[in-house]
Order: sequence, then C-alpha cells, then structure tokens
Amino acid sequence: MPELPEVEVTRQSFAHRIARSRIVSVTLGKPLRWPLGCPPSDLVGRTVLGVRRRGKYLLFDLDRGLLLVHLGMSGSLSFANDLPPAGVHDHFELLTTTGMLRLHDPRRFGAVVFAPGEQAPMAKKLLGRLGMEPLAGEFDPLLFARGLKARRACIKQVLLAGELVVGVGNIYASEALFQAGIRPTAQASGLSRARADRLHGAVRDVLGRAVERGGSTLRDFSNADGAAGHYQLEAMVYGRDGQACRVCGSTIKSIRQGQRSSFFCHTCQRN
DNA sequence: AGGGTGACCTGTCGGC
DNA sequence: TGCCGACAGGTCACCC
Repeated sequence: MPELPEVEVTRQSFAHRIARSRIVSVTLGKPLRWPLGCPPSDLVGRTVLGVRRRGKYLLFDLDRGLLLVHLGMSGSLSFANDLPPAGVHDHFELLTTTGMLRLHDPRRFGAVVFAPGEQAPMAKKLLGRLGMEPLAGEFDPLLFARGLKARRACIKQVLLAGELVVGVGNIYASEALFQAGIRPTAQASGLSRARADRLHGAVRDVLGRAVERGGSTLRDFSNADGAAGHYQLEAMVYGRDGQACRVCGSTIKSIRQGQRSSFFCHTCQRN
C-alpha cells in the first residue's frame, strides 16, 4: 500500500502527538516480516522522543534505541485514545501516555523492529543501502543522472529499487515517468542528461503533490487519524489501462515488469 | 557484481 | 453460488 507520500502523511498525522510520550505497554499479534528484536517488555517505560521518516520507514526515536516501522503492502497506523478493540489483522500495539498506536496489516509484509541505534546490524541492514531522499535537498540532479548512467536496467526498475532514490513505489513510478515523458521500459543508462533532469523534477513534483493531497487511497489507506488520501483522483496513468490519456487521448497501456504492472501512454512517453 | 526471480501472506475480484 | 487463478501500494534472499 504505502509509498513515500502515504508514509509521510501518516507520520505527519500523529508524530506531534506521540512525541515525549512514555511507553506503557506493548502488545504483539501475529508475526510480521521480522521479529521485534527485543522482549516487548523491554520497551515499557521508554520515552518516544519523536518520529522521523527514511524512505518508506518510520523511525521512532526512543530515549534508548529506536523502533523501525515499515507498512509493507497493506499496513496502516492508527493513533488515538479511543481505538476499537483490536481485530485479527492488528499485529502491533504501543500504548503510550498520550494515546494508543496500532499497526493494522492484513498481509503482514510490514515490520516493527527495535534497534539499539542506527548503526546496529539490523538497522544498517534495513537502512544502509537506501538512496537519496527525493523531497530533501540532498536529491541532486547530477548525482541522480550519474546513478542512472551506471544502471543497466529499465528505468522503472531502477526507480523501484530505491538504491538511487527512495520512496518511489509502483504508483508514483508510473506517474513520474508519465510526467517526464519517459516509457517505463527505457534503459536507465540510455537517458540523456536532459531527460534525467526532467525525471528528477517529476519524481519531486509527483511525490510532493501526493503528500499535499494526503497520499493515494486505492482500497484502504488512511493516515493515523483515519483520513483517506485523494491523490489517486489525479493519477494520469496508474490503474487507467484501456482509458484515454488525459493529455492526448491515446489509450493507456499496461505491461508487466518484474511481476509488477506498469502503466504508460504510448504517445506521450518515449523510450 | 548486478540484475532477474521467487518468496513471504491475506483479501478481493473477475471469469467460468 | 462456488471455485480458481490473477492480482494488489514492498523488498529481501537467492540464483546465474
């Protein structure tokens, strides 16, 4: 479910409320992608200093150590004082002095992992190879263009891999490539500097606008307050195969790349 | 070494 | 109505 915009929107919806709270109790449901990495009771009494985001991970800074939270494909967080009783797909609950944080994740591709610090082995394994943050100043056009030159793969795959730039998932990869006029099948290394620059701008634009719209709610995403996103309403290509391109009227096509769907306009986008 | 593939898990939807 | 396969917002471990 969640790409960078959904994760960031989630963070913004509760980070200020959980900051400076103290952990009262921890409840685990079914196993997630990785084990927590410490006995749940070890977290009790610790203070949540704040919540940052790195790529699609939320980093909960504690007074000692941090929690890494990933929403996988189907995860969402809720934070409130009056949540309904936990259901079968609620697999992690953090009761704090300012509210209850709950992870709902039917497919359980998500994870909650404790690490003593960002240099701890598990934290390095998960965060160590992540690329540039697309909405931060570090997202440099020249570095981006150089990175593309070095990859022998389709541009769509390079965006999804997250080693060059993080946070671009299956929806926003198709959308950014449309905005840049580049087909998902184009070879990354073959893009001119001008087209690389256009893609750099498109990634920033698309993700930034999606955050402003509250993310995309395709089936069930909502932020920690339960609010849905609206960016899906302005999708130009994602999920629109067979429909008319909003720019030129051509029929939007869908192809499979690496067992994922890609959507593009044959006319507006070129290899 | 980098790039492709399978695996993880549950729910939903379309077709027969 | 029921069954079955395909597919869904991610990404790691493994193979060549």
